[in-house]
Amino acid sequence: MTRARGADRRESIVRAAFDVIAERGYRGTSLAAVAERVGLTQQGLMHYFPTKEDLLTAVLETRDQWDLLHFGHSPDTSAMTVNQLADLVDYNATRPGIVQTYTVLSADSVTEDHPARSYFQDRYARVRVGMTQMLERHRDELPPGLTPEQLAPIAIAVLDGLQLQWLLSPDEVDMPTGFRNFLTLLGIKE
Amino acid sequence: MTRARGADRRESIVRAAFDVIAERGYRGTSLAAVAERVGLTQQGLMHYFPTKEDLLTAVLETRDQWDLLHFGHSPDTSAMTVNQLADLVDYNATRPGIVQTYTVLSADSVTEDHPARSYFQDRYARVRVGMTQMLERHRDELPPGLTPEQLAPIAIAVLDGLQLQWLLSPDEVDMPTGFRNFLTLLGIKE
DNA sequence: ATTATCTATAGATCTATAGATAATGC
DNA sequence: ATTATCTATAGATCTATAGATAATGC
Repeated sequence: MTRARGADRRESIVRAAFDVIAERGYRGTSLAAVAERVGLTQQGLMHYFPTKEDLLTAVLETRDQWDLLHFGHSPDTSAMTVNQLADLVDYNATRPGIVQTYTVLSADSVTEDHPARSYFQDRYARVRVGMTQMLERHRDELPPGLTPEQLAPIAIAVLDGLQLQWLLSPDEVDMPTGFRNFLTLLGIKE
Repeated sequence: MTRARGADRRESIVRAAFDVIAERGYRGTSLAAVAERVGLTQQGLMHYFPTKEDLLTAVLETRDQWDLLHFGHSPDTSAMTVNQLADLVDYNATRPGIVQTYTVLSADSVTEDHPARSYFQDRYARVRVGMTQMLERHRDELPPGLTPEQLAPIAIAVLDGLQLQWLLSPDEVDMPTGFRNFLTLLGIKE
């Protein structure tokens, strides 16, 4: 409310960048394309984000804020249950753009000297910790012989991997059902 | 042996393209960068691959030939066991470049009008069929309540998802062990 | 003849910088 | 004063085409 005028502009630019990255990946995203979506020239955009990398950073920071998951550094992280996570997957299934930006950028980031590399390294490390804690809360239900720590990277892999298959063929792959099936496999019931 | 002289050249170009795509993604790959690796000019390379898309197509075709997995259209597909698949993951863990090209390209492909999109759509459809057949051979061991068909996309997601985490942080994520843990979760023993 | 390469170059982009101009906020 | 935008433009790339030249294979 008491925010500076330019804040709205920044936000709409970040949103547009989000969309363009989903459509063309980070390397395929031009500042001019983003600027055009918000009715600015490329140079006008650079008034807010002096370099392309600054814009990417803002996109990642914004994503973190939106991120209903925020494992590992939110007060309610310890409160989230695996079933709430399944609900989040339901929600994601209604927002292909958000999922696509995430999938494209995360894979992009393994690429040489990618500016988002350490962001994703840190993020996955945090998410593994958060997922471990979450699974710990279901310890009694989990199959014997596998610890929450061993299962955490697998659970995260299932989420990411199903996203990719779903993005490619939404009619063939039911992402939310797939994840719930995985919970069944873990022995976790609603 | 009785192959035309240019075949070697083509092969080395495709190999170089493979590496550059791993490093910079498809959109970040320039023909000049690929040409340089094989000691050609960009225009010299285009004698063999008239467009950038032709080169990508050749990369994907070559990958299919290398592909020890080749679910779904190889005679020995029906013979492969889940444990052999685990061995393949071991092998992949020694070849980060190959894994990286695959991970980067597959995520790239969900991007708008990407030339590899239908390739990956078809591929995943085939792989799901192959994985279903493979799991069917372990039917007796699988946990009750989940069919091979339901488990197939999950198993593939685990493979893809672990690859991403491992590429980002090879010291933190043990991909082969992770996959074997997943097999344990499925109730499949060596 | 055909195949393999090269030089030259067109025509698009792309990011980024410099500097002008208009609008807004004390 | 500061903030928001714009025009102009530099300097790199990028893909692709045209056409020359050399080497190879009948």
